Amino acid sequence: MKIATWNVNSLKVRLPQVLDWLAAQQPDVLCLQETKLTDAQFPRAEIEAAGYQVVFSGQPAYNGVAILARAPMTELERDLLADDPQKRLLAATINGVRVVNVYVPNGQAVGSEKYAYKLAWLTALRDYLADALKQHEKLVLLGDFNIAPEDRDVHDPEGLAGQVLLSEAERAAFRELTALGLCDVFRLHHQEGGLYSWWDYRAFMFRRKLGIRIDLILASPMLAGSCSSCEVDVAPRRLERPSDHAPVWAEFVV
DNA sequence: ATGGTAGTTTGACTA
Repeated sequence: MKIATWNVNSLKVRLPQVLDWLAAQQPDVLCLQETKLTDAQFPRAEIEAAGYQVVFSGQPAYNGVAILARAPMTELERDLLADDPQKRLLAATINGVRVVNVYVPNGQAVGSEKYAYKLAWLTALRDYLADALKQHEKLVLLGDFNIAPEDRDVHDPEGLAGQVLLSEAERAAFRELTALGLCDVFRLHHQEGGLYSWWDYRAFMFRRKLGIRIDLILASPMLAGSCSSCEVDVAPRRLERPSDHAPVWAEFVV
């Protein structure tokens, strides 16, 4: 089972690239973040024509998540916090695997209101997963975490130390997820630094190879044990009008 | 120290 995540930064703009990527990579599941579309605007027909079923949770202009899958999706769940208009979580069960797609808040700057919202959201996510892991032995939590777990995930850990995406409180929140038994499967297969999933559009950061690894695939113990590979596909980041994120995928032998 | 770009949308905002 090949499961992928991609922050597309507007599905309206990136739909042709997504359809090309599905055809080239043939994932069983693709989780999207930052679709930036209302449910009424969602391009369901185009995705179904490509051979995928799709569920989505969106709002105007910001956020928005979707799951594309070759097999049927059941037990749909959306929204982590009650009465929150920000659409950032979508979960479904696919072939016995619980798939939890997240777009973690960016947090803007340490100490800001958005940063406090991010930490509160991550606390709610931990509680949500503690419960979900009791119900689902095979679970994958993936998406844009907006957290660089370790210094080797950052091009300039000294220069960016303590800033948003790297701050100790964010990393502590991430470790609370791994403490539940979730494993960052990319690190089962790659130990070196210099491997990133996001590059700022500004200052030629991609061509200068200056990025951060914030798009992650975490798996429950039973699933992590069957992870045969995990890769960042940088090819879409080289295209005209790219997303600022590259897709990340993992293969599980289930 | 700041601003650099891109996407929402047409003035800021978010990232």
